[in-house]
Amino acid sequence: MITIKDIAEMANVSRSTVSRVLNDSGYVSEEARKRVESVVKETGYAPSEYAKSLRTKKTKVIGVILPTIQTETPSRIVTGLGRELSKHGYQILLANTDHDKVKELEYLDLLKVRQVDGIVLIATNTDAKLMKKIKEINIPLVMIGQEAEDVMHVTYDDYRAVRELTRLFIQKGHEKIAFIGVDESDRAVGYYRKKGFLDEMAAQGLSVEQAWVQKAIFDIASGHEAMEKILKNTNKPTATIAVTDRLAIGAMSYLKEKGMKIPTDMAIAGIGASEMSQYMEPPLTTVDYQNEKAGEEGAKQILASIESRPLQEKIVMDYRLIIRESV
Amino acid sequence: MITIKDIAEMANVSRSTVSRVLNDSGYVSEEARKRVESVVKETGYAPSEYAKSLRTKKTKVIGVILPTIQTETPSRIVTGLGRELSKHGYQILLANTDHDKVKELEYLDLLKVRQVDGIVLIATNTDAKLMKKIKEINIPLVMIGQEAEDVMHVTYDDYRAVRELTRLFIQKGHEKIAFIGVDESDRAVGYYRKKGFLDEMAAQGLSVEQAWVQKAIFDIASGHEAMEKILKNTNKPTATIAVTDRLAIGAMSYLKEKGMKIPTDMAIAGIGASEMSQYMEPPLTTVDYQNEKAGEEGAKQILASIESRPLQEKIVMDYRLIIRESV
DNA sequence: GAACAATGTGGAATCGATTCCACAATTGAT
DNA sequence: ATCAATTGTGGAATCGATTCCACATTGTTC
Repeated sequence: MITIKDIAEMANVSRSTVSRVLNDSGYVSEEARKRVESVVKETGYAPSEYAKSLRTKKTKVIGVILPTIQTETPSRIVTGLGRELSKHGYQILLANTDHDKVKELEYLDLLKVRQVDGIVLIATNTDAKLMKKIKEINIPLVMIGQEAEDVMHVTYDDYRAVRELTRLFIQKGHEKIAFIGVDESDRAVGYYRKKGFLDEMAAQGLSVEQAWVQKAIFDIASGHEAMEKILKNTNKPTATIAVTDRLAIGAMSYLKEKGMKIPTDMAIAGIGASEMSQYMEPPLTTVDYQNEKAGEEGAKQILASIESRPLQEKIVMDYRLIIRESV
Repeated sequence: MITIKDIAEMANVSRSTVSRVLNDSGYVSEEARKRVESVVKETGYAPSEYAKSLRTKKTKVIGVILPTIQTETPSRIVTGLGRELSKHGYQILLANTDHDKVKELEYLDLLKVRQVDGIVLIATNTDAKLMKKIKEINIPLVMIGQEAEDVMHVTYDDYRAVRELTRLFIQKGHEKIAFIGVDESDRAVGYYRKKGFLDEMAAQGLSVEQAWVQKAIFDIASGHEAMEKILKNTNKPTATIAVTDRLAIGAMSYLKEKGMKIPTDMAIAGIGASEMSQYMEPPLTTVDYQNEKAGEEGAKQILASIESRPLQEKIVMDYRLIIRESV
């Protein structure tokens, strides 16, 4: 493997001079510069990031912690992150927790040990242990998907999006609306989406029966079960908001099993603009959150943080409703 | 940041002794060992991988090159890779090409510069330039999804799977079977799946009209278009095999637009066991390739290659047909 | 012409680890 | 008692880069 020593010998200069050329720092004569550049070009030489890092304490690596790579939100965010980061010569070190909170904490430690320049955490919660660990590791960090004080973050306007979805149903004449959510420890998906729903219903003077509000987990099967529970009630709703497309799709599959027609017997909407939502029958109304752009914004934030450039701590992504035939 | 120097001072030994304890190499007295371990534990010290790498030429990082992270095959493979690699203290450096072949070559160079210990390439082709570059960079490399001489690889038995799918259709009475493929430069998905189809049809003495064999790209919309072209023919098939679930789903959406019933008017199957396939109407018959396990096998192969342990060059994953109501 | 600043360069020190060499002490064999 | 092997340890060299210091030359200002 070619090193700076070889380049120096081939260009008839010292290693310092080669370094000055590569880094464009300090005085170098035009003649020496040309010889070095020529040798670098013909050999394809690239300095060792490891050796550089030892000296500069920079690694040009961003650690990305995510709950899973297999669903659309994280995978789109990572795509956006990668796109922006590679423009600046950064690489992504992947840390997949498989929805395991303990692993999340372990990965924060591991990425510190790995001396990543920054961390992007695609977060599912903001519990006290996590926030403590984030403070403790003291590495530039951006959180995507959850709001957190004193941590740069990119969020979606969950509250407003669900209020608007709820209004859409009400405008279509629905007064009995059900809600399929997840645990409120997920502040964004679990808490704010539910609050958006309840606040809009209250604002419109509409009551919500307790049984119409179900708590599921992030998979299709639990959406199915949640709809089953909702329909056990004698006072049945005519519309349902699910906090993810998967939950909506699970709910839809239950309705179809029962021979109920969407939207005639039950209107339904999800959140996430999954590819699947488009091809359901009927196609599912959903909220598109521009996850790739969120990734890009998160990349810009982490790079600003690494370079100690001022950038706003909080970015809220816009969204758009995609109104399809399920409502 | 604590270094080995600090640990040595705190434990009253030299840095060499600390290194001997950490690496379990060479003589160390029991008393000295205990003092070092105690200091390491109380400080949470972990050596710098960058400094280690400079000396040992190992980075404990595997570069993973993939065409996209947003579809199920690559994301499941990466999940399996990550699971196995993290057991051995390795991390994944992500290199997302966005289906750009030039980027694939660039990333091979970049990962060489980054001194990853090995590369896993989730491959969409095996063209000459790529094979040349792989040989040139001379880093342990495993290819997943394509077959290649002199390169360790994990593949799926595309040929046999499609032959079996074709037999299934024939056993159900279909004689006029269409095929929606992709470009044959993708040897696995494009060439071998098509060959499996054509060989089985020939073996069963069944002819295939040229217009029944369409070439699409890897998205739902082109499956839609391919089915449209197939049905322009006056001699219409009664079944269609698509080489991916997405293409099958696209084809289904065209059939539904035309008011045709699945499987009554057209039976259809895809490959990939996407989550979507389960929730289509009717649920799509598909082939499940165990992508996560392929990732785990690929991880084992790359680790064996890094450690110069003998392991078979070629692993072919098993598959299973998931027969649903679309046939 | 002298003093100071700018230009250009090479080599040592440094980053944080591993590894090897040299040395000392202990133990075992003769 | 002597010699060889084993045990245990510290410090220098090394990995490949960056950075700073020292030195030499050239140009500018007074």
